[in-house]
Amino acid sequence: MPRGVYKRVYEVVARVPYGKVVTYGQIARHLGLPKGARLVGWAMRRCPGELPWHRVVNAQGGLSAGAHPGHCPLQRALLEDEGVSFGPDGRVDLATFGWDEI
DNA sequence: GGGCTGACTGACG
DNA sequence: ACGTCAGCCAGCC
Repeated sequence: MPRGVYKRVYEVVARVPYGKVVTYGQIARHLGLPKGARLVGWAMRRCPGELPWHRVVNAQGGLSAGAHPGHCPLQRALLEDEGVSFGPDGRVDLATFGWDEI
């Protein structure tokens, strides 16, 4: 079994298909940590760089990565470029773009 | 080596 | 609908 949970987080994020998004809690639950959504956030914060981090959003479909300066507009731009549309409230429709085959 | 922090979430009042 | 609390793991003082 892999060492840290973060290793699996990166692996899952790397598997997210083009034009789809996943939530932190979704990943956490996939790892067997229903309450470990924060761990995913911790792992993403380190942002290796080669991961499609922009495809990771919060449970509401909002952009949590926007908390870090310079990422909010970028993440939205990257997602829209992949065909992911945002609602009037600035949120992604998880029912449509959510990756449920995790 | 011990304690704090963090890109989150769901439950409760 | 809104504020607060607890829970997870690893890295960094």
